Amino acid sequence: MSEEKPQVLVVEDEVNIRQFVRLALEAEGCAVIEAGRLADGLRRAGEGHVDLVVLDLGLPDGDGIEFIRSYRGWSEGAVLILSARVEERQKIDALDAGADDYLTKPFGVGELRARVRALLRRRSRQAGEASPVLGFGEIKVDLARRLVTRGGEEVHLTPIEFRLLTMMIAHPGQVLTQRKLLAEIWGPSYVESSHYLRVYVGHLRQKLEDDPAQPRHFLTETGIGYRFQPGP
Amino acid sequence: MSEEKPQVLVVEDEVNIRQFVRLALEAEGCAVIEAGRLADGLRRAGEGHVDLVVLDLGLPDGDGIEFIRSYRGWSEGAVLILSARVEERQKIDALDAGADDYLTKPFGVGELRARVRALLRRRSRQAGEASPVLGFGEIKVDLARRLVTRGGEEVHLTPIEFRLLTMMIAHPGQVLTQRKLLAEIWGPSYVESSHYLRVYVGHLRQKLEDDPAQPRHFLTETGIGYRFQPGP
DNA sequence: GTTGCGCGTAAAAATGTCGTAAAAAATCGC
DNA sequence: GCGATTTTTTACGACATTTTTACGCGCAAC
Repeated sequence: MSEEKPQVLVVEDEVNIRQFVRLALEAEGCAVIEAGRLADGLRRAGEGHVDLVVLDLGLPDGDGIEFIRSYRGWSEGAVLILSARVEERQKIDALDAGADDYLTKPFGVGELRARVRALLRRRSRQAGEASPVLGFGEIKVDLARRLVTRGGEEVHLTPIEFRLLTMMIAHPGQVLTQRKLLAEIWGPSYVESSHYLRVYVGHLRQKLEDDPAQPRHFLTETGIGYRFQPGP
Repeated sequence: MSEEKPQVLVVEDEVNIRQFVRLALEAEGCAVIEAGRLADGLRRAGEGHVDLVVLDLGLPDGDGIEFIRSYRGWSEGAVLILSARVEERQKIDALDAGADDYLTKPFGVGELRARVRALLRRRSRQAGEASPVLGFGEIKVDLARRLVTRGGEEVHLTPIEFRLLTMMIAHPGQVLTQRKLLAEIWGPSYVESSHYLRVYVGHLRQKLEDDPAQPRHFLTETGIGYRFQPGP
């Protein structure tokens, strides 16, 4: 079973710290992907399989807690928080949102490596767990493997398409407002850009609906948002 | 809170594995029915209500895929596949036939339990309590899902119609003045535009009243406003 | 009776929203 | 840097909703 390098994503704006973390991780035998901003990080995380995310809470372009929540919507991968904030409240919020561990700056390379080892070990032990398969009609979605099939054929989705799909099937039957979808997928500053949704919902219908012009699963609530309908 | 035990049917020929699965399921609080062969399994499934079927694909007396297809012909219950076969093809075929999840042997008790939990949780969510539903007459209003049904049929409401409806059912029996309704829905500068209300209350009556000309729920208080009457 | 007012209904007009295709720009992997 | 993929932007016709307009009814006051 091919002992591949664990994929680790580092989301951190300060180049020095990023470098520091990268070196520590590579010493642990990890493959490292870097991102300087939250939006970047979410995109990178969505592109391929990631075993661990090392996340700085104090990023300039948004709240790290939001990142965790969004990430947890479609991934079970481990999350390790870095932060200068020592307040208990902050720590609790992050862990509640789904973070697995929390490290306060400044920290030593030894501690960082030990915690990363622990998280990866825990992950590999429960590897294979929690690969929930969602389905509707002839469509099957394997969240952890990022795999979507339709009638046996694999359907290729781009990262944004996949995130939109997972958001919608996570709330079956409910109407998701445009603002909510936009905030979750593109970030809080995009809540007005509803044309993105029209384009991407269009893509999903094109790829997943029997008759894209007469959608049965991805329904429009004009003026409000979209609703995902699992069955007929 | 009549929380009955979920009924789970285990179709598996090897006694050891069957025992292993039974223990895991009972630890999850399930009632377990066992079957050693496919024919048996189908019969058992047909005898009573079953929430989840745990099915071994490699049974001696027939193809598990056929079981799924047959089962799907008359039941929406969840299906979790156990199998020694690791091939992607096999997995896709099973999922396409209507299975909900797939677990490859050997597997740990933790993983099995987690997947069972996930499947049962999903079912119960789909079965759909958990969202407050208001009702009057043959009309049901699901605020969370933003869904209105009348005698089982879905009724489509436009955004303004929906807001007006929610405003009124939020204050059952009370008279809501025109100015108040207008201010809440259209904004404070529209408090004089009472003709809007006539139009939209008309729409609601049209869509939700048995006899729109003789309203029993959306009553007019001439000169004052409107009153919502839940019961008769 | 007829006049005026508030109400209900229908339908036309105006406005806003949505869906789609396709071009332009950004990004990634090499 | 180059080609392929993905995201963003743009434009426009189709459609849905909201707003406006018009007209008929009932009722109370005069």
